[in-house]
Amino acid sequence: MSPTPPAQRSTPEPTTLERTLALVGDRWSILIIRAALRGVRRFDDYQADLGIARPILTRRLQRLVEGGVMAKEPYQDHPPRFEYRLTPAGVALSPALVALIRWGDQHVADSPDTRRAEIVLVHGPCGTELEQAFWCRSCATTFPPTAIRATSRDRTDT
Amino acid sequence: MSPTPPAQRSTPEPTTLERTLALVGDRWSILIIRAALRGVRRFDDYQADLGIARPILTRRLQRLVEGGVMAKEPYQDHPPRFEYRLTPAGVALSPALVALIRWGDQHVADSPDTRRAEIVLVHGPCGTELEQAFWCRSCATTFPPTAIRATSRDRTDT
DNA sequence: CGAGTGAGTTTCATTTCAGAACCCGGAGCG
DNA sequence: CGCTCCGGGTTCTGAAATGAAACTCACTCG
Repeated sequence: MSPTPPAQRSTPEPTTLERTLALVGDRWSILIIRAALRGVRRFDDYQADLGIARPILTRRLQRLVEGGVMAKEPYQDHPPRFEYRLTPAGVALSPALVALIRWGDQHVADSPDTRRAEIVLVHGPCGTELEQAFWCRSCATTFPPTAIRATSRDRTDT
Repeated sequence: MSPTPPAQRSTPEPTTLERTLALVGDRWSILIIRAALRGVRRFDDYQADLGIARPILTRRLQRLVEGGVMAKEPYQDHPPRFEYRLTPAGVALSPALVALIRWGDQHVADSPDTRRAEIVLVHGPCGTELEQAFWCRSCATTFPPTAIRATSRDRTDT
């Protein structure tokens, strides 16, 4: 049915999705970013907040810094101390965070108790829990996932 | 600044995000789902398309099936053969997929060449590349990530 | 009957992960 | 001035996940 085009995958040509996942596609990075969105800044706070092992936290933070998602900035000099904050690119990941959180709320939260201490993201001005929508610029309308169609950008539609 | 509430994390009380990541938060599951959205159905097709090792593909598919993201359905009996398709819950992950793809396009695609064969998701009816927006039901408006505020659902704002 | 195919499973080396313990530069203190 | 504490890591070791390749199995085709 679907032609399943030649698809020269399995070649060492990582798509942006693959690169994105190589950066944040592990079980901790997303949680670190969520913690950062919540206001966590310092190494030990991440460690205590997430329950992550220190060596992994070190590596994850390094990778996120290298990937431009977080920035390591000194907040005092005498004993040199640093804090890890999200860059604008890191903040720009929030749609993905939100999508995952909302999906989880709707599909893996088998008991409402699980959601007890969940952090929710709300529309700042009014405090309403936000929803996410697909927006079509041409049609100036929102639409559900069922109206999505996948296509290849293979420069056939420049 | 932010009070950084007591945050009884590090207790064995996984949030929905953690559970979601335990299900799809590895480097392959998301790619499998993308392939499925593209129309891939069968084991060997996933394997060839993704270049994933077979044992891992087996486990990933099993986990996704257990997690309700995909369904394993026979498509012929005589030699019993199965296909793996997304469930509605799996399709509901597309907002997260889209968010990650779009973030990658904007933040990790250091060369436009990388985006060459990228799959894009478009609005079915008109074919325009979709955008994603946060939607506030109360205000009936879309808004950017900067207008997001994080808050705890800790039943203080029921 | 022998080759081929789809869908795995098994085996084994490599990589990554998690955890505990250790290190280091100041700060507080007696 | 020596001792201990704290934030912020690094170094080790053992457990788990990953990847590649080969093997299995059931069935179909020629």
